[in-house]
Amino acid sequence: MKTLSLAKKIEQAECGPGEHRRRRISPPVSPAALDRAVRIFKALGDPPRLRLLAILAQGELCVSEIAEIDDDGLSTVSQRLRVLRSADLVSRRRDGQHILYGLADQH
Amino acid sequence: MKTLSLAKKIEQAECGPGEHRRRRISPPVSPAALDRAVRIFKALGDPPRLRLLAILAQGELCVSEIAEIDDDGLSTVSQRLRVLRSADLVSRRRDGQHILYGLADQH
DNA sequence: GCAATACTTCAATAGCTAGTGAAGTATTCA
DNA sequence: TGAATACTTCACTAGCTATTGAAGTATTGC
Repeated sequence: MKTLSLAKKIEQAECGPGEHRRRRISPPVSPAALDRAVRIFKALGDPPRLRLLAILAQGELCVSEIAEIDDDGLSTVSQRLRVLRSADLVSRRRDGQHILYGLADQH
Repeated sequence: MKTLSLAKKIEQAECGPGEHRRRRISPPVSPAALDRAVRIFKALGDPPRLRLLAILAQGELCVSEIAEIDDDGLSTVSQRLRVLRSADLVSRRRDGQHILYGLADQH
């Protein structure tokens, strides 16, 4: 049983003596795609981070500006940005002493 | 400082003696909307749950079918479905002894 | 080069969350 | 009604994650 493909398993799965329900066939979700999606959703699933994205949606800001806006420590903000960046949700570019963060586009 | 509106804070935020960067004005994200979004993203940000949704995208299944498909305990699956339901991502309807879960549409 | 500014990374921890067996509830069928 | 089936809820725990101060790195201005 352990070695069956997901498609086979779905086809075979039954609840006692009931008939199969109609099921659309569709390509299996690739583990890589699922992983990427999970990483994005995880990053978005935290109130401070989502608020941060909403703020960045209005334009680029440097870390200390963000820290001031939402009344948080630099370290805290920096860590949040790290998570968002590792999910490719924000962009970063240096501007002199500052590092400006913005939304990584493609919406 | 604590009592400033977010809009004001964003307008005032500065990095030392730099000029303000151009910022689009946009309606503030309502706490309720943010909360709902976070609940959804959180629910999606877990590999087994996202896989489960992908499976349900192919059609309705009862809990024991799901448990069999992904080789997990009933309790485990039930808890996962609870989370997905509390984010309004899946629908549920009774069919005799079985309870059928499916995607709550509106995509 | 040295001090200052602006971040980032490290390390520790408090709080959250998924998984799990046991106990509870709901529905059907004999 | 009583036994069986199909779930759900409870309670606990192991593992993850966000926050935070301290220490580290990078860039600028003197």
